[in-house]
Amino acid sequence: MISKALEEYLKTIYVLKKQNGNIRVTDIANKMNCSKPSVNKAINNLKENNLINYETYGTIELTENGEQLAKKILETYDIVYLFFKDVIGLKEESAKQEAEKVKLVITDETTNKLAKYTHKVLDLYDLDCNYDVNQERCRNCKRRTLKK
Amino acid sequence: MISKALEEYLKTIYVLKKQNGNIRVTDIANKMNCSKPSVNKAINNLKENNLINYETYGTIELTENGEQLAKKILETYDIVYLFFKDVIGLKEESAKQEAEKVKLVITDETTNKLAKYTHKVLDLYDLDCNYDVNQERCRNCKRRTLKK
DNA sequence: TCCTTTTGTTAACTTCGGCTAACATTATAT
DNA sequence: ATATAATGTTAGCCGAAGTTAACAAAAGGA
Repeated sequence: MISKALEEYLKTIYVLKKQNGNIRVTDIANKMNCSKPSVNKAINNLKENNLINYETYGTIELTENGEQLAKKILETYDIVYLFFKDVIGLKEESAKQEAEKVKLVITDETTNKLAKYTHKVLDLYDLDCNYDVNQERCRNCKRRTLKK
Repeated sequence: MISKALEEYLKTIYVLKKQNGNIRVTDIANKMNCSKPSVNKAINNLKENNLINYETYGTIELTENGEQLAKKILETYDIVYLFFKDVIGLKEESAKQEAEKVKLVITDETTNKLAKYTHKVLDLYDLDCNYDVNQERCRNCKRRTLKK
């Protein structure tokens, strides 16, 4: 298990690559408001954990493991964000900030139950829905905005 | 603002004092599964932050500030715990573990909204309830266990 | 009382995650 | 093609939070 700090770096790398294609140490440092040496340490650490491929002065590429973990981190973020925004009613910006923090500390079980709960609430308590975040999306219902 | 680690020490001191009256460094170390030197560091740090009174080899007493902060930390814990247990449906032990972690990262605003939400759900959507965690408890309704 | 056990403190070390300063490398523009 | 700018790396430092080992103080029992 890597640290929460490294998870943040991995997530940022994944997101930036989706957005921009090739990314550099500087891009990550800018995005995360940290220094380049910090990024350098982090990517070397991620490399040791087989989450990215990287050679000195080279390009940053996610490994299969890295890709999967990044996706999982983002998925957790999405679930928590949706919950805070549409269930609890936080403003978008607050929901994002809180989701960033909470996603780092909750277990997979909690994430899953939170997803199911949110899903049910947003679908007006369709309790028969078999939505499971670790499988594919439920095909019987779609998330709808919260109906007051 | 003190660190999350120090908050944990403060909370433990508060709880142990409630339970046992006088407490010692060893008690805290046992409760928190850490070494006595760690506790020693922590209490010196808490003292510098005017949250406890302590003299070398003396007794540990919470200051007014310390008492207030400890209460607030516990209140947040209670809210998150209740939410995870009765709203999300985590088992007691999981709910406790998750609440310990989540309480450290969420803002006051989120805590408040989470409390209100949980309160409403447990009271079967009594939307007129004015429960506010920063004020006194709502006098119009009492928390009840979740009715499926 | 005094010896032993328990408790508390200090010192020195570790890891993590950040930083700056200095330097190395790569890219760009004239 | 080369000077300059941008980018990346290394080295060394810092603070937080933990550790162990060694020592000091307090408490308790014979």
